[in-house]
Amino acid sequence: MYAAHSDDFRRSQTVAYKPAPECLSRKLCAGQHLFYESDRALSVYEVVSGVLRMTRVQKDGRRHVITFGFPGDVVGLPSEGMHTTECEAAIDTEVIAHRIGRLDRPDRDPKLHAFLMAAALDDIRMLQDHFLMLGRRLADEKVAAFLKLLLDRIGQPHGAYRLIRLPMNRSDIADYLGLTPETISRSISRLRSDKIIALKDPLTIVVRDPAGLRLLADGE
Amino acid sequence: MYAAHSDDFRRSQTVAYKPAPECLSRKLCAGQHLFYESDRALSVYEVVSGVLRMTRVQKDGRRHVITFGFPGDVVGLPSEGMHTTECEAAIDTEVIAHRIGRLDRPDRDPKLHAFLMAAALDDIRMLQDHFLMLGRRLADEKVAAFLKLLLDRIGQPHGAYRLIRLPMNRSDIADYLGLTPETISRSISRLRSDKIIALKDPLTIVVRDPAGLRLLADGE
DNA sequence: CGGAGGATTGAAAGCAATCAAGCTCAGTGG
DNA sequence: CCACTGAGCTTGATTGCTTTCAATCCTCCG
Repeated sequence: MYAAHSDDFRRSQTVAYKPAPECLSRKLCAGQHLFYESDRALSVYEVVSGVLRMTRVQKDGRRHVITFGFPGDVVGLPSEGMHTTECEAAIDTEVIAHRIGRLDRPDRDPKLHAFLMAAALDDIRMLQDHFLMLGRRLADEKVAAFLKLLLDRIGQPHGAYRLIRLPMNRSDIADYLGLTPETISRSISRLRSDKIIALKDPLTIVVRDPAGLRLLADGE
Repeated sequence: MYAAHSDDFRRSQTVAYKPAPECLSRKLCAGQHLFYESDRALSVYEVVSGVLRMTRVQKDGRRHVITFGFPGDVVGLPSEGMHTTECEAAIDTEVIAHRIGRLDRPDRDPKLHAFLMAAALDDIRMLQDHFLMLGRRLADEKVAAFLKLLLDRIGQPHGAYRLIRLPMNRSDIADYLGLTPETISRSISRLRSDKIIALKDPLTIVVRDPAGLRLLADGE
Protein backbone atom coordinates (compact mmCIF):
# COMPACT_ATOMS: atom_id res chain seq x y z
CA MET A 1 0.00 0.00 0.00
CA TYR A 2 2.67 2.39 1.01
CA ALA A 3 4.31 2.15 -2.40
CA ALA A 4 1.34 2.85 -4.56
CA HIS A 5 3.20 5.22 -6.88
CA SER A 6 6.58 3.55 -7.04
CA ASP A 7 8.12 0.18 -6.40
CA ASP A 8 11.78 1.17 -6.55
CA PHE A 9 12.31 0.38 -2.93
CA ARG A 10 9.64 -2.17 -2.23
CA ARG A 11 10.79 -5.51 -0.92
CA SER A 12 10.38 -8.33 -3.35
CA GLN A 13 8.45 -10.51 -0.92
CA THR A 14 9.04 -13.51 -3.12
CA VAL A 15 9.49 -15.77 -0.14
CA ALA A 16 6.87 -16.06 2.54
CA TYR A 17 7.99 -17.43 5.87
CA LYS A 18 5.38 -17.78 8.49
CA PRO A 19 6.52 -17.38 12.08
CA ALA A 20 7.26 -20.67 13.80
CA PRO A 21 7.38 -21.03 17.59
CA GLU A 22 11.02 -19.89 17.65
CA CYS A 23 10.09 -16.62 15.92
CA LEU A 24 9.42 -14.25 18.78
CA SER A 25 7.67 -10.92 18.53
CA ARG A 26 9.35 -8.13 20.40
CA LYS A 27 8.44 -4.52 21.10
CA LEU A 28 11.03 -1.76 21.38
CA CYS A 29 10.63 1.77 22.68
CA ALA A 30 12.16 4.69 20.77
CA GLY A 31 15.88 4.75 21.44
CA GLN A 32 16.08 1.18 22.68
CA HIS A 33 18.84 -0.97 21.23
CA LEU A 34 18.20 -4.24 19.47
CA PHE A 35 21.86 -5.17 19.05
CA TYR A 36 25.33 -3.65 18.88
CA GLU A 37 28.17 -3.98 16.41
CA SER A 38 30.19 -7.18 17.00
CA ASP A 39 27.39 -8.80 18.98
CA ARG A 40 27.08 -12.50 18.29
CA ALA A 41 24.22 -12.73 15.78
CA LEU A 42 21.68 -15.33 16.86
CA SER A 43 18.69 -13.84 15.08
CA VAL A 44 17.64 -11.55 12.29
CA TYR A 45 14.72 -9.19 12.80
CA GLU A 46 11.76 -8.53 10.60
CA VAL A 47 10.24 -5.11 11.12
CA VAL A 48 6.49 -5.28 11.66
CA SER A 49 5.84 -1.65 12.56
CA GLY A 50 7.98 1.37 13.40
CA VAL A 51 11.49 2.13 12.13
CA LEU A 52 14.94 0.85 13.05
CA ARG A 53 18.20 2.76 12.60
CA MET A 54 21.43 0.92 11.74
CA THR A 55 24.60 2.84 12.49
CA ARG A 56 28.35 2.47 12.59
CA VAL A 57 30.68 4.76 14.47
CA GLN A 58 34.23 5.58 13.42
CA LYS A 59 37.26 5.94 15.60
CA ASP A 60 37.09 9.71 15.28
CA GLY A 61 33.56 9.63 16.68
CA ARG A 62 31.79 10.39 13.45
CA ARG A 63 28.60 8.40 13.13
CA HIS A 64 27.16 7.00 9.92
CA VAL A 65 23.60 5.84 9.47
CA ILE A 66 24.02 2.85 7.18
CA THR A 67 20.35 2.20 6.65
CA PHE A 68 16.88 2.43 8.13
CA GLY A 69 14.70 -0.61 8.65
CA PHE A 70 11.11 0.01 7.59
CA PRO A 71 8.13 -2.33 7.94
CA GLY A 72 8.77 -5.40 5.80
CA ASP A 73 12.54 -5.08 6.00
CA VAL A 74 14.73 -7.73 7.55
CA VAL A 75 17.74 -6.42 9.44
CA GLY A 76 20.66 -7.86 11.37
CA LEU A 77 22.12 -10.17 8.75
CA PRO A 78 25.50 -11.17 10.16
CA SER A 79 29.01 -11.38 8.76
CA GLU A 80 31.12 -14.12 10.22
CA GLY A 81 28.54 -14.71 12.91
CA MET A 82 28.48 -11.13 14.15
CA HIS A 83 26.29 -8.12 13.66
CA THR A 84 28.07 -5.51 11.56
CA THR A 85 26.19 -2.46 12.80
CA GLU A 86 24.52 -1.07 15.86
CA CYS A 87 20.73 -1.15 15.73
CA GLU A 88 18.24 0.91 17.68
CA ALA A 89 14.61 1.87 17.39
CA ALA A 90 14.08 5.30 15.84
CA ILE A 91 10.50 5.28 17.11
CA ASP A 92 8.47 2.65 18.96
CA THR A 93 8.93 -0.47 16.90
CA GLU A 94 7.74 -4.04 16.77
CA VAL A 95 9.89 -6.78 15.28
CA ILE A 96 9.80 -10.52 14.82
CA ALA A 97 13.05 -12.25 15.74
CA HIS A 98 13.98 -15.19 13.53
CA ARG A 99 16.65 -17.46 14.97
CA ILE A 100 19.09 -18.19 12.17
CA GLY A 101 20.93 -21.34 13.22
CA ARG A 102 23.76 -22.51 10.98
CA LEU A 103 23.94 -20.56 7.77
CA ASP A 104 26.25 -23.12 6.22
CA ARG A 105 23.59 -25.83 6.47
CA PRO A 106 20.63 -24.72 4.36
CA ASP A 107 19.32 -28.30 4.32
CA ARG A 108 18.47 -28.05 8.03
CA ASP A 109 15.71 -25.52 7.34
CA PRO A 110 15.27 -24.78 3.65
CA LYS A 111 12.38 -22.40 4.14
CA LEU A 112 14.28 -20.31 6.64
CA HIS A 113 17.22 -20.21 4.27
CA ALA A 114 15.14 -19.14 1.33
CA PHE A 115 13.75 -16.37 3.53
CA LEU A 116 17.21 -15.25 4.61
CA MET A 117 18.54 -15.35 1.07
CA ALA A 118 15.71 -13.18 -0.18
CA ALA A 119 16.35 -10.75 2.67
CA ALA A 120 20.07 -10.59 1.90
CA LEU A 121 19.50 -9.97 -1.80
CA ASP A 122 16.96 -7.25 -1.05
CA ASP A 123 19.41 -5.69 1.36
CA ILE A 124 22.14 -5.61 -1.28
CA ARG A 125 19.83 -3.91 -3.71
CA MET A 126 18.79 -1.29 -1.18
CA LEU A 127 22.37 -0.59 -0.19
CA GLN A 128 23.20 -0.09 -3.86
CA ASP A 129 20.32 2.34 -4.19
CA HIS A 130 21.68 4.21 -1.20
CA PHE A 131 24.95 4.79 -3.07
CA LEU A 132 23.14 6.59 -5.83
CA MET A 133 21.64 8.87 -3.22
CA LEU A 134 25.03 9.66 -1.70
CA GLY A 135 26.60 10.23 -5.09
CA ARG A 136 24.08 12.85 -6.14
CA ARG A 137 25.65 16.24 -6.65
CA LEU A 138 23.68 18.70 -4.62
CA ALA A 139 22.33 18.56 -1.09
CA ASP A 140 18.82 19.38 -2.34
CA GLU A 141 18.93 16.37 -4.66
CA LYS A 142 20.07 14.07 -1.90
CA VAL A 143 17.33 15.28 0.41
CA ALA A 144 14.74 14.97 -2.35
CA ALA A 145 15.86 11.42 -3.05
CA PHE A 146 15.62 10.63 0.63
CA LEU A 147 12.12 12.07 0.93
CA LYS A 148 11.06 10.11 -2.11
CA LEU A 149 12.33 6.95 -0.43
CA LEU A 150 10.39 7.77 2.72
CA LEU A 151 7.30 8.58 0.70
CA ASP A 152 7.47 5.20 -1.00
CA ARG A 153 8.08 3.30 2.21
CA ILE A 154 6.07 5.08 4.90
CA GLY A 155 4.01 7.71 3.09
CA GLN A 156 0.40 8.12 4.30
CA PRO A 157 -2.64 9.50 2.51
CA HIS A 158 -3.46 13.09 3.45
CA GLY A 159 -6.36 14.54 1.54
CA ALA A 160 -5.31 15.10 -2.06
CA TYR A 161 -1.66 14.81 -1.08
CA ARG A 162 0.51 12.39 0.83
CA LEU A 163 2.24 12.92 4.09
CA ILE A 164 5.49 11.75 5.66
CA ARG A 165 5.90 11.45 9.42
CA LEU A 166 9.66 11.59 9.83
CA PRO A 167 10.77 8.94 12.30
CA MET A 168 14.19 10.58 12.65
CA ASN A 169 15.62 14.03 13.34
CA ARG A 170 17.79 16.23 11.13
CA SER A 171 21.01 14.77 12.50
CA ASP A 172 19.97 11.25 11.57
CA ILE A 173 19.15 12.36 8.05
CA ALA A 174 22.48 14.18 7.88
CA ASP A 175 24.42 11.09 8.96
CA TYR A 176 22.50 9.03 6.41
CA LEU A 177 23.21 11.41 3.52
CA GLY A 178 26.73 12.48 4.44
CA LEU A 179 25.73 16.09 5.17
CA THR A 180 25.30 18.30 8.24
CA PRO A 181 22.03 18.96 10.12
CA GLU A 182 22.14 22.61 9.08
CA THR A 183 22.37 21.65 5.42
CA ILE A 184 19.39 19.29 5.78
CA SER A 185 17.44 22.11 7.33
CA ARG A 186 18.36 24.50 4.55
CA SER A 187 17.46 21.99 1.84
CA ILE A 188 14.10 21.33 3.42
CA SER A 189 13.51 25.07 3.60
CA ARG A 190 14.31 25.42 -0.09
CA LEU A 191 12.00 22.52 -1.02
CA ARG A 192 9.36 24.28 1.00
CA SER A 193 9.81 27.66 -0.65
CA ASP A 194 9.73 25.86 -4.03
CA LYS A 195 6.33 24.52 -2.96
CA ILE A 196 7.40 20.92 -3.44
CA ILE A 197 6.69 20.16 0.19
CA ALA A 198 5.04 21.84 3.16
CA LEU A 199 5.74 21.33 6.87
CA LYS A 200 2.97 20.84 9.41
CA ASP A 201 5.71 20.65 12.01
CA PRO A 202 9.43 19.82 11.71
CA LEU A 203 8.70 16.07 11.63
CA THR A 204 5.59 16.11 9.48
CA ILE A 205 5.97 16.76 5.77
CA VAL A 206 3.20 17.12 3.20
CA VAL A 207 4.33 16.33 -0.33
CA ARG A 208 2.62 18.92 -2.46
CA ASP A 209 4.38 18.16 -5.72
CA PRO A 210 5.39 14.49 -6.01
CA ALA A 211 6.42 14.94 -9.65
CA GLY A 212 8.71 17.82 -8.76
CA LEU A 213 10.17 15.76 -5.95
CA ARG A 214 10.85 12.87 -8.28
CA LEU A 215 12.39 15.18 -10.86
CA LEU A 216 14.88 16.45 -8.33
CA ALA A 217 15.48 13.01 -6.82
CA ASP A 218 16.16 11.20 -10.07
CA GLY A 219 18.41 13.87 -11.53
CA GLU A 220 16.26 15.32 -14.33
CA MET B 1 48.33 -13.64 1.12
CA TYR B 2 47.27 -10.30 -0.24
CA ALA B 3 45.92 -9.20 3.13
CA ALA B 4 48.87 -10.06 5.30
CA HIS B 5 48.70 -6.82 7.27
CA SER B 6 44.95 -6.40 7.57
CA ASP B 7 41.83 -8.44 7.32
CA ASP B 8 39.25 -5.69 7.26
CA PHE B 9 38.21 -6.51 3.76
CA ARG B 10 39.20 -10.14 3.45
CA ARG B 11 36.46 -12.49 2.46
CA SER B 12 35.40 -14.87 5.19
CA GLN B 13 35.80 -17.96 3.02
CA THR B 14 33.83 -19.93 5.54
CA VAL B 15 32.23 -21.94 2.82
CA ALA B 16 34.26 -23.83 0.28
CA TYR B 17 32.50 -24.72 -2.92
CA LYS B 18 34.46 -26.64 -5.44
CA PRO B 19 33.59 -26.09 -9.06
CA ALA B 20 31.22 -28.69 -10.44
CA PRO B 21 30.83 -29.33 -14.17
CA GLU B 22 28.32 -26.49 -14.46
CA CYS B 23 30.88 -24.03 -13.07
CA LEU B 24 32.59 -22.65 -16.12
CA SER B 25 35.82 -20.70 -16.18
CA ARG B 26 35.75 -17.66 -18.39
CA LYS B 27 38.36 -15.12 -19.42
CA LEU B 28 37.56 -11.48 -20.07
CA CYS B 29 39.68 -8.83 -21.73
CA ALA B 30 39.91 -5.36 -20.20
CA GLY B 31 36.71 -3.47 -20.99
CA GLN B 32 34.71 -6.55 -21.85
CA HIS B 33 31.26 -6.79 -20.28
CA LEU B 34 30.19 -9.74 -18.15
CA PHE B 35 26.57 -8.57 -17.75
CA TYR B 36 24.37 -5.50 -17.90
CA GLU B 37 21.82 -4.07 -15.50
CA SER B 38 18.45 -5.81 -15.79
CA ASP B 39 19.98 -8.83 -17.50
CA ARG B 40 18.35 -12.06 -16.40
CA ALA B 41 20.76 -13.46 -13.80
CA LEU B 42 21.56 -17.10 -14.49
CA SER B 43 24.96 -17.18 -12.79
CA VAL B 44 27.10 -15.47 -10.23
CA TYR B 45 30.79 -14.99 -10.89
CA GLU B 46 33.75 -15.73 -8.67
CA VAL B 47 36.79 -13.63 -9.52
CA VAL B 48 39.90 -15.76 -9.91
CA SER B 49 42.30 -13.09 -11.15
CA GLY B 50 41.99 -9.52 -12.39
CA VAL B 51 39.39 -6.94 -11.33
CA LEU B 52 35.74 -6.36 -12.23
CA ARG B 53 33.94 -3.02 -12.10
CA MET B 54 30.24 -2.85 -11.15
CA THR B 55 28.48 0.35 -12.22
CA ARG B 56 25.07 1.94 -12.38
CA VAL B 57 24.16 4.88 -14.56
CA GLN B 58 21.54 7.48 -13.70
CA LYS B 59 19.07 9.12 -15.99
CA ASP B 60 21.16 12.29 -16.07
CA GLY B 61 24.11 10.28 -17.36
CA ARG B 62 26.11 10.36 -14.15
CA ARG B 63 27.88 7.05 -13.55
CA HIS B 64 28.47 5.47 -10.16
CA VAL B 65 30.95 2.72 -9.50
CA ILE B 66 29.11 0.62 -6.91
CA THR B 67 31.97 -1.74 -6.18
CA PHE B 68 35.03 -3.49 -7.57
CA GLY B 69 35.33 -7.25 -7.69
CA PHE B 70 38.76 -8.45 -6.57
CA PRO B 71 40.11 -12.01 -6.56
CA GLY B 72 38.03 -14.07 -4.13
CA ASP B 73 34.95 -11.88 -4.50
CA VAL B 74 31.68 -13.19 -5.84
CA VAL B 75 29.73 -10.73 -7.95
CA GLY B 76 26.43 -10.66 -9.81
CA LEU B 77 24.05 -11.61 -7.01
CA PRO B 78 20.60 -10.87 -8.40
CA SER B 79 17.53 -9.12 -7.09
CA GLU B 80 14.26 -10.53 -8.33
CA GLY B 81 16.12 -12.62 -10.86
CA MET B 82 17.96 -9.74 -12.49
CA HIS B 83 21.42 -8.23 -12.24
CA THR B 84 21.26 -4.89 -10.48
CA THR B 85 24.40 -3.38 -12.00
CA GLU B 86 26.45 -3.37 -15.13
CA CYS B 87 29.69 -5.39 -14.86
CA GLU B 88 32.82 -5.12 -16.93
CA ALA B 89 36.44 -6.14 -16.63
CA ALA B 90 38.70 -3.30 -15.45
CA ILE B 91 41.73 -5.32 -16.56
CA ASP B 92 42.09 -8.77 -18.05
CA THR B 93 40.13 -10.98 -15.69
CA GLU B 94 39.33 -14.64 -15.15
CA VAL B 95 36.12 -15.68 -13.47
CA ILE B 96 34.29 -18.88 -12.59
CA ALA B 97 30.60 -18.79 -13.43
CA HIS B 98 28.34 -20.57 -10.96
CA ARG B 99 24.83 -21.29 -12.22
CA ILE B 100 22.44 -20.36 -9.46
CA GLY B 101 19.21 -22.19 -10.21
CA ARG B 102 16.24 -21.47 -7.99
CA LEU B 103 17.17 -19.41 -4.98
CA ASP B 104 13.90 -20.24 -3.25
CA ARG B 105 14.79 -23.94 -3.13
CA PRO B 106 17.96 -24.31 -1.07
CA ASP B 107 17.26 -28.01 -0.61
CA ARG B 108 17.99 -28.60 -4.30
CA ASP B 109 21.67 -27.82 -3.81
CA PRO B 110 22.54 -27.03 -0.18
CA LYS B 111 26.25 -26.53 -0.83
CA LEU B 112 25.62 -24.03 -3.60
CA HIS B 113 23.21 -22.19 -1.33
CA ALA B 114 25.63 -22.03 1.54
CA PHE B 115 28.17 -20.62 -0.90
CA LEU B 116 25.76 -18.00 -2.21
CA MET B 117 24.66 -17.03 1.29
CA ALA B 118 28.24 -16.50 2.39
CA ALA B 119 28.85 -14.42 -0.74
CA ALA B 120 25.78 -12.28 -0.09
CA LEU B 121 26.67 -11.64 3.54
CA ASP B 122 30.23 -10.72 2.59
CA ASP B 123 28.87 -8.39 -0.06
CA ILE B 124 26.63 -6.64 2.47
CA ARG B 125 29.55 -6.12 4.78
CA MET B 126 31.73 -4.69 2.01
CA LEU B 127 28.98 -2.35 0.83
CA GLN B 128 28.63 -1.10 4.41
CA ASP B 129 32.36 -0.48 4.56
CA HIS B 130 32.05 1.50 1.34
CA PHE B 131 29.59 3.86 3.05
CA LEU B 132 32.15 4.75 5.66
CA MET B 133 34.51 5.66 2.84
CA LEU B 134 31.96 7.91 1.14
CA GLY B 135 30.99 9.57 4.40
CA ARG B 136 34.52 10.63 5.27
CA ARG B 137 34.91 14.36 5.38
CA LEU B 138 37.83 15.25 3.15
CA ALA B 139 38.79 14.07 -0.30
CA ASP B 140 42.26 13.10 0.98
CA GLU B 141 40.69 10.84 3.60
CA LYS B 142 38.46 9.15 1.04
CA VAL B 143 41.38 8.53 -1.27
CA ALA B 144 43.53 7.26 1.61
CA ALA B 145 40.75 4.85 2.63
CA PHE B 146 40.49 3.65 -0.94
CA LEU B 147 44.22 3.08 -1.26
CA LYS B 148 44.20 1.18 2.03
CA LEU B 149 41.46 -1.06 0.63
CA LEU B 150 43.47 -1.68 -2.52
CA LEU B 151 46.59 -2.35 -0.48
CA ASP B 152 44.75 -4.97 1.56
CA ARG B 153 43.16 -6.62 -1.44
CA ILE B 154 45.74 -6.42 -4.22
CA GLY B 155 48.91 -5.04 -2.63
CA GLN B 156 52.18 -6.66 -3.74
CA PRO B 157 55.55 -6.85 -1.97
CA HIS B 158 58.06 -4.30 -3.24
CA GLY B 159 61.34 -4.34 -1.36
CA ALA B 160 60.79 -2.96 2.12
CA TYR B 161 57.49 -1.44 0.98
CA ARG B 162 54.36 -2.63 -0.72
CA LEU B 163 53.07 -1.63 -4.08
CA ILE B 164 49.64 -1.12 -5.66
CA ARG B 165 49.05 -1.57 -9.36
CA LEU B 166 45.88 0.43 -9.94
CA PRO B 167 43.50 -1.54 -12.15
CA MET B 168 41.43 1.58 -12.82
CA ASN B 169 41.93 5.15 -13.94
CA ARG B 170 41.26 8.39 -12.06
CA SER B 171 37.71 8.66 -13.39
CA ASP B 172 36.82 5.22 -12.03
CA ILE B 173 38.15 6.14 -8.62
CA ALA B 174 36.24 9.40 -8.77
CA ASP B 175 32.97 7.64 -9.61
CA TYR B 176 33.61 5.18 -6.76
CA LEU B 177 34.27 7.89 -4.17
CA GLY B 178 31.81 10.50 -5.36
CA LEU B 179 34.49 12.99 -6.45
CA THR B 180 35.92 14.32 -9.71
CA PRO B 181 39.02 13.03 -11.51
CA GLU B 182 40.79 16.34 -10.84
CA THR B 183 40.20 16.00 -7.12
CA ILE B 184 41.54 12.44 -7.13
CA SER B 185 44.63 13.68 -8.89
CA ARG B 186 45.13 16.49 -6.38
CA SER B 187 44.66 14.17 -3.41
CA ILE B 188 47.18 11.72 -4.78
CA SER B 189 49.60 14.59 -5.32
CA ARG B 190 49.18 15.68 -1.70
CA LEU B 191 49.69 12.14 -0.39
CA ARG B 192 52.83 12.06 -2.48
CA SER B 193 54.19 15.36 -1.21
CA ASP B 194 53.42 14.15 2.34
CA LYS B 195 55.62 11.15 1.54
CA ILE B 196 52.87 8.68 2.35
CA ILE B 197 53.01 7.27 -1.14
CA ALA B 198 55.24 7.53 -4.22
CA LEU B 199 54.31 7.07 -7.86
CA LYS B 200 56.37 4.96 -10.21
CA ASP B 201 53.89 5.91 -12.90
CA PRO B 202 50.28 7.13 -12.66
CA LEU B 203 48.99 3.58 -12.17
CA THR B 204 51.74 2.25 -9.92
CA ILE B 205 51.80 3.41 -6.31
CA VAL B 206 54.42 2.57 -3.69
CA VAL B 207 53.11 2.85 -0.14
CA ARG B 208 55.97 4.40 1.79
CA ASP B 209 54.12 5.02 5.05
CA PRO B 210 51.37 2.45 5.67
CA ALA B 211 50.79 3.75 9.20
CA GLY B 212 50.28 7.28 7.91
CA LEU B 213 47.92 5.97 5.26
CA ARG B 214 45.91 4.09 7.86
CA LEU B 215 45.80 7.13 10.12
CA LEU B 216 44.28 9.22 7.36
CA ALA B 217 41.98 6.43 6.21
CA ASP B 218 40.55 5.59 9.61
CA GLY B 219 40.03 9.20 10.66
CA GLU B 220 42.72 9.78 13.29
C1' DC C 1 7.53 31.16 33.68
C1' DG C 2 11.83 29.30 32.63
C1' DG C 3 14.83 25.96 30.63
C1' DA C 4 16.39 22.62 27.22
C1' DG C 5 16.74 20.42 22.82
C1' DG C 6 15.96 20.59 18.23
C1' DA C 7 15.23 23.41 14.17
C1' DT C 8 16.05 27.43 11.54
C1' DT C 9 18.59 31.23 9.79
C1' DG C 10 22.73 34.25 9.11
C1' DA C 11 27.65 35.27 8.05
C1' DA C 12 32.09 33.74 7.11
C1' DA C 13 35.43 30.32 5.89
C1' DG C 14 36.89 26.17 3.63
C1' DC C 15 36.94 22.81 0.27
C1' DA C 16 35.65 20.55 -4.06
C1' DA C 17 33.78 21.48 -8.76
C1' DT C 18 34.49 23.64 -12.83
C1' DC C 19 36.93 25.50 -16.63
C1' DA C 20 41.15 25.71 -18.81
C1' DA C 21 45.92 25.06 -19.81
C1' DG C 22 50.13 22.10 -19.91
C1' DC C 23 52.28 17.68 -19.33
C1' DT C 24 53.59 12.70 -20.17
C1' DC C 25 53.70 8.84 -22.67
C1' DA C 26 52.40 5.37 -25.99
C1' DG C 27 51.19 4.65 -30.54
C1' DT C 28 51.50 6.17 -35.49
C1' DG C 29 53.23 7.52 -39.61
C1' DG C 30 56.17 10.43 -42.46
C1' DC D 1 64.47 8.66 -36.24
C1' DC D 2 61.49 12.01 -35.05
C1' DA D 3 57.31 14.84 -35.35
C1' DC D 4 52.45 14.22 -34.67
C1' DT D 5 48.51 12.81 -32.11
C1' DG D 6 45.38 11.62 -28.53
C1' DA D 7 44.17 10.02 -24.02
C1' DG D 8 44.86 10.40 -19.44
C1' DC D 9 47.09 12.89 -15.74
C1' DT D 10 48.49 17.07 -13.43
C1' DT D 11 48.19 21.75 -12.11
C1' DG D 12 46.24 26.57 -11.91
C1' DA D 13 42.46 30.04 -11.23
C1' DT D 14 37.94 30.85 -10.24
C1' DT D 15 33.37 29.79 -8.80
C1' DG D 16 29.96 27.84 -6.01
C1' DC D 17 28.24 25.00 -2.48
C1' DT D 18 28.69 23.05 2.04
C1' DT D 19 30.58 23.51 6.47
C1' DT D 20 31.37 25.89 10.44
C1' DC D 21 30.31 28.95 14.05
C1' DA D 22 26.86 31.61 16.09
C1' DA D 23 22.45 33.59 17.15
C1' DT D 24 17.54 33.12 17.32
C1' DC D 25 13.23 30.75 17.27
C1' DC D 26 10.02 27.27 18.60
C1' DT D 27 7.88 23.83 21.24
C1' DC D 28 7.53 20.78 24.78
C1' DC D 29 7.66 20.17 29.63
C1' DG D 30 9.00 20.64 34.32
